[in-house]
Amino acid sequence: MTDLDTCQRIWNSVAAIPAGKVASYSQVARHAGLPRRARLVGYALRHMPDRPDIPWHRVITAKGEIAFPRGSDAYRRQRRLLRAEGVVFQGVKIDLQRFGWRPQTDAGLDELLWKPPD
DNA sequence: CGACTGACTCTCT
DNA sequence: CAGAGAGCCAGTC
Repeated sequence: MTDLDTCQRIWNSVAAIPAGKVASYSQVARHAGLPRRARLVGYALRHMPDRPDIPWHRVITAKGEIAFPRGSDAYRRQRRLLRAEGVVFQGVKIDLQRFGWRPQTDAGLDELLWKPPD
C-alpha cells in the first residue's frame, strides 16, 4: 500500500468536500498535494476503511460521471447518496457547473448555485 | 524485472 | 461532443 501519510491526506481532502457538492479524482489529488495521481486517489478510496466521516461518494470522474459501471450495485449506491444530498443527475452525468467543488470560491458560490436555470 | 490492470485524466482528432 | 492514445502510479502475478 502507499504511504499511510499519503492515504491520510487523500481521505482528509475527500472529507473536505462539502455536502451537496462533488469533486473529481484529480481535484482531490491536487488538493491532497498529489498533482497527477488521480488513479492513486481511486486506489486509496478502493482500499478505504468504511468510515462514515469519509464521503467517498462525493468523488466522481472529471466528466461528472460516477466511476462505477452503470447499473452496478456500487453505482446505484453512490448515486443514491449523492441525490440524497441534493445533487441532481442529468442522465448519467452531474452538472459540474453547479455541483462541482470549488475550494477557492466556495464561499460565494451559493448565489451561483441557486440561480434559476436558463 | 516485466506485463497487466484499475473507483483516472489530458490532448488531439 | 465522443473516441483514441498516451501518461500516470501502485499492486498483483
